[in-house]
Amino acid sequence: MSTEASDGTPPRPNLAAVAALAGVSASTASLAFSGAGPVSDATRAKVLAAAESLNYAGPDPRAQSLRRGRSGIIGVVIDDRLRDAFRDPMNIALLDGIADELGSAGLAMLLLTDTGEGGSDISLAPMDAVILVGCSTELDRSVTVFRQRGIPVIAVEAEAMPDVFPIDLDNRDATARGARHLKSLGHKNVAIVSLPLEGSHARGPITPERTAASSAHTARQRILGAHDVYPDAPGVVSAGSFVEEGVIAGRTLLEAADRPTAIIAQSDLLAAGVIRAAEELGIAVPGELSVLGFDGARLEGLAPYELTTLVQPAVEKGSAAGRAAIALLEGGHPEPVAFRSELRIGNTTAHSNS
Amino acid sequence: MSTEASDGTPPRPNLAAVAALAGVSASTASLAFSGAGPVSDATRAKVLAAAESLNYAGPDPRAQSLRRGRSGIIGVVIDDRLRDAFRDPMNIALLDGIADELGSAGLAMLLLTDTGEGGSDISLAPMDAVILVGCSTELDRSVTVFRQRGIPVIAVEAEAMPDVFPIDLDNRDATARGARHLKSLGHKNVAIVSLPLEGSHARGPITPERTAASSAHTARQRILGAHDVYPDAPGVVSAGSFVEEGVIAGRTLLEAADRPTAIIAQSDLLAAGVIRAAEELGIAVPGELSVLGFDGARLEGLAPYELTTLVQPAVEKGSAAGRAAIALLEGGHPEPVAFRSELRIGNTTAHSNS
DNA sequence: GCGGCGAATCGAATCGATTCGATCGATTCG
DNA sequence: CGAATCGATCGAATCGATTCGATTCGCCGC
Repeated sequence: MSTEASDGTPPRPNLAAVAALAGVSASTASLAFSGAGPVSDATRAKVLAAAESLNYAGPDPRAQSLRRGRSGIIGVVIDDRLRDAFRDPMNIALLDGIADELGSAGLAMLLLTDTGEGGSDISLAPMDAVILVGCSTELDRSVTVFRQRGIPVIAVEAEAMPDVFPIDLDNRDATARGARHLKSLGHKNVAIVSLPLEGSHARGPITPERTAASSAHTARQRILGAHDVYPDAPGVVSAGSFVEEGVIAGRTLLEAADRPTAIIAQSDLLAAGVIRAAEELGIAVPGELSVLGFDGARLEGLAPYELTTLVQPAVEKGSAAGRAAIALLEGGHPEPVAFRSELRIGNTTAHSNS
Repeated sequence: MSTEASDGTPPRPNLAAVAALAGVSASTASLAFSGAGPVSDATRAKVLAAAESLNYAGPDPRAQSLRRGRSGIIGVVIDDRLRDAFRDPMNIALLDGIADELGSAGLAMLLLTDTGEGGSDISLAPMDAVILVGCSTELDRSVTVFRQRGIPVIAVEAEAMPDVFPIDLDNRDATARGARHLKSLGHKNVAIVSLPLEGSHARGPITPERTAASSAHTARQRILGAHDVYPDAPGVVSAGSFVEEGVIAGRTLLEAADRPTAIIAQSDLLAAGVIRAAEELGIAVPGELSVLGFDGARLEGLAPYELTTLVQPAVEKGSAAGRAAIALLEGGHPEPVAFRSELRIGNTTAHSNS
């Protein structure tokens, strides 16, 4: 005769059972496990022995998180499909920076994707804080929920929002700096290859309307930066930060009647694609076409090119986000963080010939 | 006079408060939110209105997970640092497969790294199931805890363990098949470039002792597979699945006195590195050196080479793992899954000249 | 010998929701 | 017209641990 349920599964032991077997109260047993309080060695030993004999694995994290009001989990929301997000080394570097900080603080990272309206509701998970990565401001609704729950929200490169802690990058300024580099080289006919402007990842030309309506902060800022120097620069929107998207965009721009002498790509992957498209079309880089990237990814397989690009501190962005999350969790008031990108001149930009 | 705490933070509302304001019982309010029970429309509306006026964000996930015994979180344990794991497209594909399945089941993915003994304890997070990815069996201790907690454990390519649901790949057979391909091409002097054999990621020669002592299942199986065909094949252990590690390993093997005519690399990244090392040394591939990879990653920047490799279904491995997790969660008894890799012949293997 | 002190332990309240069984009306069927 | 039924709602128990205040006991000092 056992107390097993009819399905044959023995009831999982809880702290009370352990305490009972050890002949102490549940509170003492709790103290014995957490070590937060005066417990005699003898008692602790009894409790641990009882736990072992009951096959008790230690306090249930679910109950702990309810009681303590903390789950030890930090949400990281990516606005892409993982397979897409992971293809860009910048995202990986960012995640790595986040993971580093969180890991050493004993926190775990919950990876969520912002699939838009369709998918499962974000915010149904027990998170202590949330880091939004390149997320569209369409997250308004979720952000509201987080705020109501008192969950700190950190946003990496997003539109400023109240109660959202920003980790910024000088996307506009940096792009403008890069553009001025092109200008100083004599380029007049410059085109842009942009990151997606909408959640739909639609390709197509860059138009003022589209830019204005876009919820993609980074892409828009970089377009603005380019336009700060080349107000009339045309461009195309890619469907993602991939090499082959750069190829597609590059072909579009380079096969056009009025071929640009320089292209500002919003990521190194896109820039690599543009270069490949130029190669295909027999256009020399940097002789006939200068290409500017963004990120400083040091891509493999781009040899002999050394991309001229804006080097951003991606890992640092991540660790800053992680640190901010931890600080906010502890009730601190950290200072907003803004990072700067540096122009690194390689061999993909040169004087304009035309 | 308010009931605010002295720190000025208003108390966060709970379901009871909402119910009180709505003039119903907590149980009814719960029903109104979950929709799992007969609630009149009028009552539901009252409850929702009360929630809104109290700024209530909905049931607390922490409390839900305690009561329901489910947190909606699946742990994914990677045995590497993220920055390393993410560099291999296979891992990304795997994660993507997992994320796909979990996402459509409304589950979230908790990314954990197995930092060994040092880091924060795995298993302190509220997970419903856990997927071990390429994890060393040093996880014994954690697996014990999971078992005690009744948390299903799925292991991708790991040593068989009781109560651990396996997702397998034919690492040994597939490698042997690849090796036989080399044999059929007349190669006699074949060397191996292995994935790390220890958690320390130490480089060095492959020795029987090291192989036997290794806890790295995949690497060991692939060595065994190579030895099934070439029992005496020597080799070196790399420090990770990276191109530059392949370069290092390739140099070591190709600068040796008795240079091999074929190299079996345990990943496409390593193979790419080997090819690069051969190029550096002026050794023609496949003329003077055949190179076999593993994964089928279709790496960029390897042109004009088309790697001869063993194509594994990485995304499918991931979705199988995700599905298994879901099935086990629901108390099902899914069949263990074993995947097969296919030899894809490219232009990096050719007849031996010697 | 007694008051007081500190270490160890205990009881009870609490975290916030879910859920089962009971209750209460109102409607409908025989 | 009484009874059976169904829908809506409520009470209370429960999930598993933490934690605060109170209590007990032994020991020291005066």
